[in-house]
Amino acid sequence: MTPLQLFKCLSDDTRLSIILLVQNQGELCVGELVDALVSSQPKISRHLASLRECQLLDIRKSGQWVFYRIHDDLPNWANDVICQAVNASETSLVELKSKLNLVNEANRKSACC
Amino acid sequence: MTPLQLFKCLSDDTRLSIILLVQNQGELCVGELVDALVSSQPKISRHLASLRECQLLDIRKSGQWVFYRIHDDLPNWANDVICQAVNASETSLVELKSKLNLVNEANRKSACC
DNA sequence: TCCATATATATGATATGCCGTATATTCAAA
DNA sequence: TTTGAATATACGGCATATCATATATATGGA
Repeated sequence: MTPLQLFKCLSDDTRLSIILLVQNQGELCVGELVDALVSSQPKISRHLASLRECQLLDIRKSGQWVFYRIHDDLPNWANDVICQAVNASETSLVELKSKLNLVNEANRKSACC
Repeated sequence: MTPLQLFKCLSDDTRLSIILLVQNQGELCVGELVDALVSSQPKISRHLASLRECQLLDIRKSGQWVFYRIHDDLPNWANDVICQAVNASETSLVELKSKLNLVNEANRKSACC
């Protein structure tokens, strides 16, 4: 993961919002992100696939659900960049979270930042 | 300056290299960046204009030269993001600096990070 | 004023990225 | 094994970004 790769991932509104929400919530599944971002399911799914491909996100499967989280092996500088973005996005994050309908799932990874 | 705007600025190889070099060197003029990045002058100039337009860079004119520096009014979170990128790019920064031919100019803003 | 150097801008071609739509896959329950 | 819900992928069109090339502007010195 190079800085250029990270910045390309974060340079799209949908992908940045996904990262902010997932970082803030700890873990989210596709449908929850579709609700929060008011977007089509294929759109969200495609962006999630690209974020996973570049190792920014990792998944945990549970039945029909796929939960996405920030990848554990992310270098410190990348986590720091994401946290700076979270902290600088407080108001838009509130907006995003207001449309979030959490699926009932125990053992959910807890929030961060 | 929103996180999305910053990340879009940094999501191009040429622009990211410019920011890394300028942050590291304190101040650089167009010709120095053309040498360091081994690119055409119009290419560098266009990217500099866009970075200036979004308030990431500011200029100081001295004769025929235009010196670019990181904008003084950048929010802290943005400066932190840039410093994380600088620190994560040590090797490529050495590469870039090796091709740098500094113009003879006193009162040059000193390096940072 | 004329010329050379440094930098900026305009234009058209190409490449890249994103999206909507349709369809495929996977999994669990009936 | 059939059905429905959740998620993933394929494809084509459209918008945006980037680039090379040519040209314009600005500045200082002869």
